Amino acid sequence: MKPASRPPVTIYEIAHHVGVSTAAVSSVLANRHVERRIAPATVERIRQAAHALGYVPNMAGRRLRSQRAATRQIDLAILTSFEAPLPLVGQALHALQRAVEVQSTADTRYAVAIEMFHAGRIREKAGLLDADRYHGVIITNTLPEDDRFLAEASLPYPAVILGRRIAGRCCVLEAPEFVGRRSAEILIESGCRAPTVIHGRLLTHTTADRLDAFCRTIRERTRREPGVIVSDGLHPHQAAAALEQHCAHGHPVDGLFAVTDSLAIGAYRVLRSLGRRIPADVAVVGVGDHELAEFFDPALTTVAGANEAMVAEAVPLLFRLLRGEPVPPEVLVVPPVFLRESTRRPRSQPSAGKDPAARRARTGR
Amino acid sequence: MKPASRPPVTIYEIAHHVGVSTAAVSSVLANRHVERRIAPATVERIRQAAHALGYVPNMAGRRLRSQRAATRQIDLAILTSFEAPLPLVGQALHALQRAVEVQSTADTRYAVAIEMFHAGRIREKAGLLDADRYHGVIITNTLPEDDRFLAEASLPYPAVILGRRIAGRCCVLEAPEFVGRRSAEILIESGCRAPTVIHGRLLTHTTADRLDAFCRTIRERTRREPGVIVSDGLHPHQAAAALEQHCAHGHPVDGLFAVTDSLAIGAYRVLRSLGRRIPADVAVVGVGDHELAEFFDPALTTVAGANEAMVAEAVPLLFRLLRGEPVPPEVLVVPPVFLRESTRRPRSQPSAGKDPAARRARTGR
DNA sequence: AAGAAATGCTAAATGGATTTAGCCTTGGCA
DNA sequence: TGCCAAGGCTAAATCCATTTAGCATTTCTT
Repeated sequence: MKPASRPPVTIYEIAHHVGVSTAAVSSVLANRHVERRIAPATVERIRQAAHALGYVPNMAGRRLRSQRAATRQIDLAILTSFEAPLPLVGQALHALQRAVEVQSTADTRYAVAIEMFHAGRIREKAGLLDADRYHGVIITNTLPEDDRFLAEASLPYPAVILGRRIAGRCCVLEAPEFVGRRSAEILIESGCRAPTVIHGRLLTHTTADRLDAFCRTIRERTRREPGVIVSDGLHPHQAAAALEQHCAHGHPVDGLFAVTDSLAIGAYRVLRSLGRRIPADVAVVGVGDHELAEFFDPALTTVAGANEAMVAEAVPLLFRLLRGEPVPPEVLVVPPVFLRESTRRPRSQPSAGKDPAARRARTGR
Repeated sequence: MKPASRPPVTIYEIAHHVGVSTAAVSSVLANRHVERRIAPATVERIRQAAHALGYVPNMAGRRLRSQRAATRQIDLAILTSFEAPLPLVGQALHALQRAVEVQSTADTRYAVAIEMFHAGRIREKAGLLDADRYHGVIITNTLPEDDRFLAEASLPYPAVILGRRIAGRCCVLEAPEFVGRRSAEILIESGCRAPTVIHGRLLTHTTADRLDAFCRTIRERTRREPGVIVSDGLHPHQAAAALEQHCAHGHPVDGLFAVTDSLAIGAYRVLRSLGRRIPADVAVVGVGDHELAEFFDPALTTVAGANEAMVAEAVPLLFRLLRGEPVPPEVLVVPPVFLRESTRRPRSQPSAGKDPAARRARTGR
């Protein structure tokens, strides 16, 4: 952030500079000079002064005065991290926009903003505690540090928290343990003997829960330790690099649970290049936060897709908060499970990863 | 839109209702009642009145008064259509957020909003011509109807138009004809004899240009008419349905240009299920507006990926407009071309689409 | 030449909320 | 009893821009 500069330029300054009244300045800046009968020469002088002084209109002032919907603008925001997968943000945005469209009236308009913070550093986000910014927000993709801050801070506006339980706030989250447990079960049922999980270095509450539940379930059911791959980030490239290294170290993998779909995508690529077939050699389970999951080759089995369901819950909750209606402190979403090809391991057809013909055909080379 | 209702509730009404001054009400609503020594009983009465009357704070009023960055908030927006692919919006959002983060100072804060209109009906978007909304906007994903409206309308704020040339406005667009021509050339060079294009029913200026240039190039170079597939929408499902029908009608396809990546994804699925190999049987070219293009199987050759480059141009232009600096009326972006596996047709290996073994292995069944 | 009309501008009210200075009680203490 | 301090609140200024009513001039009309 740059340092503060001198106070803002107002129409009073322009008026003083040119030697006219603020009324004249306002008329010109609003392009009303014709109907208000301002002399062309004056118009020009005002315009030049505005430009020379670096005038920036104050929207708060304008809105306050302009007797219309503007005065009743409801400002909403989605607060998310730079590091979060964009599809997640996109889903939330779309859902909120659609709701806002319905809620709008002739004298109430809505504005939906997106605020982004750096994962884990939401406390450094300027203006977060200002009461003059938003009527309500949806907060998502927070890391534990962020959650801690939110638990202490008293936000001066209603908020719906996505993916995390925070005392005293309205929260929408995945049914705990569900995703991790079901993913583990699916891999076990597919006959995997070396189930592995891949996750990003940064864990949100939700992804941490998925990871924990997965590992616990694997341990309980198989009496073995699950493999764990940590990727630097959520980008497919990073996932690919992490998985490649894991395999290069000789760790066995015949079932993979990706806590985020983008990780699964990266994994697909590596598995393909290693000549390992999905699901014959490696079964893969993703989490369905990506709308294209079913279009992967083979179609990705997903447990979750909870983001869309969570957003669908969160948006009405936000409007209820805005109206001052009571809301439940917590809404649990049980994500749908889509069994697709990436885990449909045919029992009749044993693993054949070493078949060179099949490999060639598959990799398209 | 619902009809207008009664005038908004202000703190004056609350004050009158409770029988105190607005100062007291303001103090309570801002949670300053302790330091301002308001009696607990009064606090409670004010709170109840605010709730009972359905008070909604007026952010314009708050911002105007609160002597800080709030007064110097710069409101920016990305104006896009509901129907546009979300990744495109996401890229623009990210780029703008990053720029805003740098531009922010201690006494100037930015708010980035997203406004969505229905494709082709931007003129129905309420509040678009209000001067009290935004300091500047980026407009993208417009259809020709929208462009016509924008050409006539005089927007009361600076705007950068993406993907369309509109007189008198600052525009960033793909170098005309480039994408369509290069895509055609790539398919021709891959040896395609029945090159086909697939596009959505709704055509933006950009997608229409791609379509036209592709068809023209095919005609000029091959003396044949290109195949044209019209999909109802941009979703992979819709693309898949359209392509399936096209093939079912017996139209030959051995090269496909998708004017949008999501269309290519849908095509991949159909081709796979038809047992047609990429690129051996069908070469596919997409346009790289999807960050996952290179992770498709096989990796998708893309001409363009121009959105990211366009956004990278547009954001600085917007800030220059805000500062009142001169800007070029038009910036042309020549998109990068990524030749990947989906068009690397091996010359030595002829088409083998009828080979049942290859088909089985490929579809994973 | 006198009134009408057009021209070019200003003064002042207004929108909603915040905040500072300060007023009036009441209670405590010497 | 008299004075001070604390408690509880209000009046009024202020943030910036818009807009209405209206005041001087000047220019036409007839």
